[in-house]
Amino acid sequence: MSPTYSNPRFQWICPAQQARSQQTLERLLDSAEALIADKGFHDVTVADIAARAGFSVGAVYARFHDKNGVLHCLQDRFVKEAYLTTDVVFDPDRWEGASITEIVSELIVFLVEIHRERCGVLRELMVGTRSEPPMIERKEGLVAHVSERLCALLLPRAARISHEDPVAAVGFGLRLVLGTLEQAILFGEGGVFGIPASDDKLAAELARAFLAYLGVDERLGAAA
Amino acid sequence: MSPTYSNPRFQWICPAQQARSQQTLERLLDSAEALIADKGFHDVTVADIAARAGFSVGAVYARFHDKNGVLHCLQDRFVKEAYLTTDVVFDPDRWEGASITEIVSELIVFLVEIHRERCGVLRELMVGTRSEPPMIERKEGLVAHVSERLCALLLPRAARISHEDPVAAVGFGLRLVLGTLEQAILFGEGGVFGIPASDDKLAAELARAFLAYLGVDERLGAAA
DNA sequence: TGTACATCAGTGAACGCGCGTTCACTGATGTAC
DNA sequence: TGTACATCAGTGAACGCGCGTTCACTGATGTAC
Repeated sequence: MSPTYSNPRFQWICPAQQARSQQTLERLLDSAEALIADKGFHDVTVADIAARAGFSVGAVYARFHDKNGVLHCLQDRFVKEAYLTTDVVFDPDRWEGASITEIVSELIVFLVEIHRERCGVLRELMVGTRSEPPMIERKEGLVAHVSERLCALLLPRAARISHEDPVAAVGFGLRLVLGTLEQAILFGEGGVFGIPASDDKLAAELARAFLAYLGVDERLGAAA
Repeated sequence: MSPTYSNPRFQWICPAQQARSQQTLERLLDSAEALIADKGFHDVTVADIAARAGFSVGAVYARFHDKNGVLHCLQDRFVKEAYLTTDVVFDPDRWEGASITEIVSELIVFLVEIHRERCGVLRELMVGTRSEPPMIERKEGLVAHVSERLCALLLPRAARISHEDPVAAVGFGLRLVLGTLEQAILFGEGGVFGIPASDDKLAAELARAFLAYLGVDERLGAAA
């Protein structure tokens, strides 16, 4: 009745009527995600997607309006997962008594891992998002949501933040981190100038930059 | 004999033999750049490129090995211009007596302007660079060069930098800035969450982040 | 200064292929009585 | 519990179109003597 990836505002999916077709949808998306991550959206054919999932081309068109619809649905699924994950990770109970530095450091380690793991899809979604307003909107919504939740954790500890506008600073800082990760991981397979070789070190430097930008100085006696 | 955009290591261009064909090459590149910036590489046809320059398709294939060759040459031209520009901008004589803050601030304003002006080409070059090793190499070379020249200006003033490894920090800081600009300007037409609306403010915050990351504290008494 | 020849520059119709999309059909699932 | 009918799910051969690429040709530029 209300399939997982339908979206009343846009018509990318033909709603599935039976449980079976819901499974088919999922299998097609899995197939598409794997192929697209590997070869890029443009180099994957509709026939490829169908074949890998064990169907014929027609099955794809029974679930998606067209090839682009597959990408839209992929983003939709990804974003939904990301929202859920965010709400778990940023649960205030998890962070009782933690310092800003601890929160930021761990969050960034997590972001680095996600980018590394889902590198392929993220890259294609980013490229595909360009000039597709609804996809841009959804992505921006997610970033805004993450930023809000991060603020909710950091602002109560804001006594230690010297930036005049902490809310804006958290948003901008998040963009610094995301922008760098996208450059470093999504578009630089194997060694990018200026980016530390290990993910640990990368996360550490990103955290350092984020904290320095906010003006947090609870760690290090090096500010003098 | 040695046309501007030939490159002995790769065979993207068929060397031009007469001055006339050199001009043709240039006109084709101009046409391609304008079209690609506007519609994206994939949505521009070889016929489009030829027509806008006032030629027929064959002329394109007389100068370039294939459609991809056009993109490679475009990057080559762009990178060459960027090298020259870098060497002018970073000329130590220009910066006699300037502080780190001044240098960084002005540089970043300049980077923001460039990204704004050449937004379209930069985006397509970035996307096209993915999975084209020679293009990646050239881009990385440019970033490394900029970083080096920046170091040459900043390190003599390093007494004020608290990061333990200033050379690495300049490189990473540059990536922070470039990554953010690419996200903000290339992929976000009209309003991106967390990014200041005005370019002035954007440049200011980027400079602030860069300086804070390096641990420069010559401005603001706010570190305490 | 003119003539003959070789090479280069550019034309544009025609080719061909890959791939997205369609559609008439078969089989499976559910509903009515 | 079985029969008849309607709807949904999936098949896969065939279509068609866009676009990159080729190639036989014309015209322009340069060189030799």
